[in-house]
Amino acid sequence: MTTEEGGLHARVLDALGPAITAGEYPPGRVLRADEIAQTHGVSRSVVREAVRVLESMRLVESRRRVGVTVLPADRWNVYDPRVIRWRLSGTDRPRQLRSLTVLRSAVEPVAARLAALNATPEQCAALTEHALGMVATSRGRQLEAYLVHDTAFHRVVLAASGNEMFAPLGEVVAATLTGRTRHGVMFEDPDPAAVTLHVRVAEAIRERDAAAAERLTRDITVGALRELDVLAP
Amino acid sequence: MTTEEGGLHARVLDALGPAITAGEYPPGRVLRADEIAQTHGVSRSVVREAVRVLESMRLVESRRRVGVTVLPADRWNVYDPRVIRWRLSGTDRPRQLRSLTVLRSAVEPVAARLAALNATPEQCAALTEHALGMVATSRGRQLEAYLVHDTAFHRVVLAASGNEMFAPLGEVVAATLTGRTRHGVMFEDPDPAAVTLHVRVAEAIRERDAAAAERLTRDITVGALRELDVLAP
DNA sequence: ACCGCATTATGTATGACTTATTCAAGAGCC
DNA sequence: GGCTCTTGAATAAGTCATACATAATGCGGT
Repeated sequence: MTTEEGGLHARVLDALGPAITAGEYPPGRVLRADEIAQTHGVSRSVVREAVRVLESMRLVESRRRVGVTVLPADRWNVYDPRVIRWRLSGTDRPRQLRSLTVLRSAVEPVAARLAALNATPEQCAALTEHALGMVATSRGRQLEAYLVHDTAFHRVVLAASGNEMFAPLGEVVAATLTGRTRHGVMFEDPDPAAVTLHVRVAEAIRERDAAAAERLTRDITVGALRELDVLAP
Repeated sequence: MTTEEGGLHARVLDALGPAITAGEYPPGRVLRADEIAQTHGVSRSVVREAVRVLESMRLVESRRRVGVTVLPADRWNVYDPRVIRWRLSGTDRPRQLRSLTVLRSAVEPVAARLAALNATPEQCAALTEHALGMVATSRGRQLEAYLVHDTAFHRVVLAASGNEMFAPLGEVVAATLTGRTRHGVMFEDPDPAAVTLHVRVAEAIRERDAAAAERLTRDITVGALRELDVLAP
């Protein structure tokens, strides 16, 4: 499903990573390298490389004489794209979706403000294009097509902000929106008010109106937060 | 300086990582594993593990028959704590400091709002303690002592937000503040207005006044932005 | 322009050895 | 007796060297 290729160590990684983030191995649980090697039918060198990557994500800690110890969730590198993906497709899904949406609500308004100051003409054009695409696909159960424009729109905004810490969050937002649509709560067509807001954000950025861009984007994210509060546990 | 121990692969990592993030190897430059092994006097297995970690940070890409290729900066995992550290202590310093401060300005106000809703009594106590500590050390060139309270304050706010994506940013804020003080722009005592704002944030959170906590924190971050001349008006 | 083949550097497997750390047994002490 | 401290053996990760597999690349020939 994710990446079936890339070498044996990646395969071991795609087995251990999801298992750990899903909580199958509780914190403190120790795995032995030889075991992993036998279980997956690979050599120790392959296991070592996989463990090193897990270690760089802070999912595990490898210590001499003791083994590979699973770390508690509050030590994980939660910004690592793979960790995010694994958690989104595991049992942690609702929780992860909520925290990511909160992150969005903090970052996107500021990103929109900066985009209004820095967006290139090409980026402005892309924004209006996708906003119009959202309008066009907002009726008649075209959720998948709508999703494409929605994710593209937010990705462009974050990229146009010109901030290197914002741009990578485009992936996060895309994952969030995709998760919402697919596993989602979106049974029917998207809220027309949200669609309109996107169009107005595109306008505000094109017209260099930073304050409006920020305020309108904040309205969008508030809507996203409200959606999740409905299905609160 | 960073971590002098942890195995040979970590030593290779601490040699290659800073070099790459500092731009010593331009994007597209290829390194061969054997070369690295010879240069550092280690075996190929050690090099492979180091390369795997660099690969997980997306600093490099390892491909068959071609070697280890350095990736352009826009592919890096800029949220990886080590990447942040390396960039902060390298030539990318000013740029990194700016983008992190912008990130702060987006995240911290929202975190403060959530902290006002979720902070435990212990966390509230810690906040007032550190706010008072900032007051006490704000005069007489006690910059280092002031820094301790300042970083602790912001760390507690982010942790108290209860959002798993916010808490790890405590490290980022700490690094930012430390960088500002040490290599910094802070020649004299901190701005009294900023100190007062921290005290009032602590009060707002203790009194569960989410709106005030957010607004006051926004004032703090605006000040930080102004220091760096990132501000628009 | 196309195809095939030799080259080449990473990928994988394995065995031998090193080293740090744990745990337990035993010595010494109060 | 119960206690800490020391010693040493067991153990699993860490390191190295070697042999081989594999897949891109680029050359040369058709």
